[in-house]
Order: sequence, then structure tokens, then C-alpha cells
Amino acid sequence: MTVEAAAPAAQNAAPGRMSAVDRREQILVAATAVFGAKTYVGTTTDEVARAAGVSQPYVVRLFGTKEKLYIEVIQRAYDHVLEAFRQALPGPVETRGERLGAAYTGLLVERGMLPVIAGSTAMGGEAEIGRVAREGFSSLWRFARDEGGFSADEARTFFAIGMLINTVVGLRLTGDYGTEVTATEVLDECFPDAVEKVRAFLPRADEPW
Amino acid sequence: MTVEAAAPAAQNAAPGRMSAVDRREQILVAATAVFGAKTYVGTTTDEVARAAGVSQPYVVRLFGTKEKLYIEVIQRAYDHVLEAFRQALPGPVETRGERLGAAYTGLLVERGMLPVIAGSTAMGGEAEIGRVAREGFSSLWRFARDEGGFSADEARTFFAIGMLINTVVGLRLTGDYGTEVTATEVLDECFPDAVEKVRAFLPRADEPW
DNA sequence: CACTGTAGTAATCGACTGATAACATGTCAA
DNA sequence: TTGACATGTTATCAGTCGATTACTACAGTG
Repeated sequence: MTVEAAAPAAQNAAPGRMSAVDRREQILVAATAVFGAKTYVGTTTDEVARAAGVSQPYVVRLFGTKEKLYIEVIQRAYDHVLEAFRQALPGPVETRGERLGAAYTGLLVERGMLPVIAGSTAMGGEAEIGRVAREGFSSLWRFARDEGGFSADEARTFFAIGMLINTVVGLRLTGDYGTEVTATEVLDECFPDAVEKVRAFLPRADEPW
Repeated sequence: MTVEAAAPAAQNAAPGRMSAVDRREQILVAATAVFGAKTYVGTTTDEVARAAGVSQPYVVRLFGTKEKLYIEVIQRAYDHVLEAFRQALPGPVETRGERLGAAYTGLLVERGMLPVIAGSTAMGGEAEIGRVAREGFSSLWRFARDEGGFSADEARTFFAIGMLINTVVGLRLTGDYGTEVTATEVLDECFPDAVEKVRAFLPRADEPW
């Protein structure tokens, strides 16, 4: 009704049986893509199921509820960010910000990862989900301060830019690149090193994902 | 089901009849609060109606569809931000950033205004809504560049901080102020001048709004 | 081969929600 | 006053969605 449902149908055609552990991971990957494209409430468990190539009741049974599934999705997303940061940390302090920034935009290759992070930051009002989202953000902040050696002010700037990236991604500004002044300028002048990655991996405005 | 519905029941007890124009504005105010608290898809037209003190069908009839209502809400929100920026612009260049920043956080007094802006930046995937959201963001950017005299780099930093504010608001980090390290640090060290306003007007993590 | 636990589906239900239709009430001009 | 339009409601529907139930099929073990 509100969303022009585009059911993509089993992206990774799932063969016969699979171990529950593998199936869980596969569903989490699919769910990340769908939740990232349609937000938490806008996503149906059926869409997740079809994206993963399984039946809708099976998704529910594996994760209990849609909420629990979403919580696992954002926890996994924050874990991936943290892991990417950790791997990008070693190196000269001068380029530390660029390295971590590149590690963040590098996550664009994992469909829905960044949109899910961005979307989770708007869900502080939900009791359980809000708790997990705050904890996820906090874990990144503490990493930057404790392990990364960022000062409070450096951390502020770093995270601020990260949130701007989230916005660019969320708004699908990349679709207007080259045709609209603001979009072109934001991307071209402000994220010169990321623009290629962003443009390559991001859905355009007219695509559901 | 997913959201612990807390129907606030007619905040501004609407007396008898009202001109359609006033009623529209009243509903837009209420809708801003509800959409801001529960996101677009998470909000029902019935909640908006009860918050405004009218019946659900009347909301639908006045605005056509829920989507059109939401579009008016975010357009109005971006208009308010632009207006606040415009009023805060005159003055010395040195404090320009602080003035505009204060104008932005000052919008916290209008319930849902900032969350609605923040939420709209995640809806680039929706055809109509995405168009309006991109146009809204673009209007702010062009204001900063053309009327505000910001360089591209200054604009980037300014908007990045704004998006970080959105995140703080969306995550309800203010609820953890004083009890959690990250929340306290982000608010205390990074937004020293805004922390009072934020803490005064923002819903806590356990409140729906 | 039989047994058993795990992977998976089809069918279906109850609650919710946006929208519509039909009806009611107030207000103002002539 | 009366008609006519604008303001507003109650009742209700049709579609959607998360969840439950009951069933099926496969794989490994003894």
C-alpha cells in the first residue's frame, strides 16, 4: 500500500537442506538488506523470508519474533562496523580518520548494513530495540575513545561525518549525482574518496534496494 | 503489537468547530509529534487523530492519504528549520555556526520536529516521500551555501554536526545522561551549550514521546 | 531398516489499519 | 427561516501481517 512492494525472490537460491546455523546467517544477511531498504516497521517477515528463499513461518520460528530478528540484525551490523574499525586502526595517526572512514564506507558492499545502522539511530523510543541501538552506538564511541585514541572532540567530528554519510545514504542522494546541485556538491566536494564506492554499491532513488 | 501504543488523547482539547485551515494546522502539529516519535510506517492515522482530538476518518479526508499527510509534515518541518536559520543568520561571521546550531536545537520545543527531519533522511527509498525529503535537505544546504556564505567544507562540518544531533535525539541518548559514559560524554563535552535545551524538552527512553 | 531429531512447508487465524460511505450538526448569506 | 455548504462522526470494510498449528521430508545413528 505505502511501499511499492518489489519482491526480489530468493537472491541466494537456497538449495535443499541447510544447517540451522548457516540458515540463520543467510536470513540475517537477507534481513539486513530488506530492513535497510524499508525500515523496521516497513518490512514484513514475508519479504525477509522470500529474500532468503525460505518460508515466512520458518523465519518467525527461527528468531521468535520480528522484533528479535531485527535486534539480531542491528547487533550484527554494529559488530561488523566495530570489526571493520578494529582492522583499519593500525597505522599512522595522521591518516587514522581516513582509514576508519574508508572502513565504514567499505561496509556499503554489505547490502543494508549502513542503512540499518542509520535506521537504528531513530529507534531510541522503542524499549528493547532502543536499548540495543544505544548500546551499539556506545560501543563504537567507546572504541574510538579507548582503543582508537580519539579525543572527545576528534570523536565528535568523526561520528558527525559518519552520521552525514548515513544521511547521504538514507536520502539516496547518489541518485541525483550529476543532475542536482546539492547532491553533486555534497558527494563530490565532501566525500571525494568515498564517492566511487558509494555510487558503485548504492541503490538509486527509484530502486527499492 | 510492536509498539507499546500510548495514546495520549487530545493534547490540545479541540473545542467545537474550527476552520478547516486551523484544524489542518492543529493536525499537522499533532502529526509531527506522533510521526517523530514512531516513524512514518509505525504511526497510525488513528493515533494522529486522537492526538489532535478529531476522528480518524476526518484526518484521512483532510489530507487524502497518510502519505500525503506525512509529506506535508516533513515539508512543514523543513520550512520551519529554514525559517529558524534565516532568523538566526544576521550577526558576526565568527559565531554564525553557533547561532544556526542554536536555532536548530531550539526547534526541540516543537514536539517531533527534529525526529521528523531525522526520520525523513532514511526514506530516500520511497518514491514521493524520498523526493520531498531530498528537496528539503537540499533547500537547507543551498541556504547555507548561497545565503549563509558557508564554504563547501564549512557546510559539510555544519551539517555533519546537525546529523549527529539528530542521532543523539533519535537514540534518546539524553535518557542515559549521567548514568552512562558515552551518553554523558557526547552530550556534555560535545554539545555543552545545547545540553540544557535537549535535556529539558526531550522525551526520555522509556516514554513514547 | 527402523528410529529420532531436525529442517522446512502449507494453511490459516486474529488483530490491525487505511480508506470509504453514509449520516449528523453547525454556520452563514439572502 | 431556509437552504446550502463546510465541519465532523459512526460504522464498516477489505487488505495486510505476524504468529500459530499441524503436517511433511530428509539425514544420520545403531
